[in-house]
Amino acid sequence: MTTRDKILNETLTLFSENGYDGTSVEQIAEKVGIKAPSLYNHFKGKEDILNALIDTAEARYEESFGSEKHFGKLPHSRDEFIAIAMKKVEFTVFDLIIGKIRKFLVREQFRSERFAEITTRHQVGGVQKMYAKIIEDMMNEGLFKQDDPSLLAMELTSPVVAMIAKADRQPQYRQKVMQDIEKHLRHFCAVYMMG
Amino acid sequence: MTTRDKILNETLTLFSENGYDGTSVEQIAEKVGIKAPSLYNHFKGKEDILNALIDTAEARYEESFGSEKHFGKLPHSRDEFIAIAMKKVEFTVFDLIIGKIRKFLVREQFRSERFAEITTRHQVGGVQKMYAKIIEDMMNEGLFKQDDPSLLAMELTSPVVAMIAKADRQPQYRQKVMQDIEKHLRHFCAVYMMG
DNA sequence: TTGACAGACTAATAACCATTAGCTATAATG
DNA sequence: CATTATAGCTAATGGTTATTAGTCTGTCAA
Repeated sequence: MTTRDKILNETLTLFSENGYDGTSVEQIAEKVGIKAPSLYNHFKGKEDILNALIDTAEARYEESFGSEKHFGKLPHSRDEFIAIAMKKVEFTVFDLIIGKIRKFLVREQFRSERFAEITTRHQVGGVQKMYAKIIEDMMNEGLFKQDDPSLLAMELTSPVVAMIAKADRQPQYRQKVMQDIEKHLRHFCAVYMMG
Repeated sequence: MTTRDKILNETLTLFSENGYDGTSVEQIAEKVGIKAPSLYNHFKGKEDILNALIDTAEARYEESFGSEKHFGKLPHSRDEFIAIAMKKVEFTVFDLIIGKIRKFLVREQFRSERFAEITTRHQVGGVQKMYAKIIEDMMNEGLFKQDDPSLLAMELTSPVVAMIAKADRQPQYRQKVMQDIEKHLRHFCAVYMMG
């Protein structure tokens, strides 16, 4: 791993824990194992690190949720749908880097319009669009009752997002949160799927 | 208004816009119209202001959402339920102080366990409990289909919370968000209410 | 009238912070 | 081999920050 990547990694950790204003370049340097001025061999300044970080965060998100293709093949039963969705949730909740990106974004969402926009895309837009597509396809296959796919996607994802945020804030509830999410998913399917 | 209250007001504004670490005591003093050292006649330090602020935020929240009584009398029709719920949402979205408290909490939710706990209570616990009680009562009156009241409360409130967060981040979508919330509310009633 | 107190002020301090300048050693390149 | 770039370092700088000490003024009670 290059020094540059090490800087980005450690900075993500620090920003997610203490925020941009709560982190000093000296702290970053110390975690990386260099002195603060050496950071300037790799970045123009603190804000430059922030921008590079958000770029990589976007790339990482795109990679995981950017397209409806990432759901794999279309589920063909209720249990399959639930299983795949739960797997997605588990990945999102337990992946360390994604968790840090989430906390980092939540903290800095008001910093600029760009941050606000990206946060909205991460928290609502992106995943919702993905599920809207899947639900629509499953409607066409007669697995879901006819309804507004993007509205249903919102009904599906919003409680999940809220619960994940709770788990981020209070990790002691992680287990409970995962159970509640599964309960919600089953209820959602019971209400909106056929038969 | 006492100087102490003026300090709390201006600090809430600044913290909601720039966060705790992004706000200096000098900025606070300037907004209040005094010099920074004079703040120490009213508070022990910056952190003391923060704690006093969270106390008043809790009081304000308790006052608005703390008890199921605050819904007024039980709604007796679908339209009445939607109307009252929408009014609550409008109040929450457009009240300036509540909006600032919300942004302030979102920013500082990771600062301590107390902040995390309060944020969870504000965003999920409190309102959900309130609606769970109402939905349960309305089930007993035959207005809602039989189901798990607190699960339904989550299905009801989560999308609303998500949309409000979006409106906080991107005020240009406020109007659209209000429309989407109403759409969600109508859909919710269509699915879970009788007839 | 006197004295005490609340609440403002100025001045000062010690710490911290982001950044720049300039030096050095090592590794890559011609 | 010469040189050029990379990437580390120390030292220093100018700015900001939270906080303390000590002073002054007005108000109100004794």
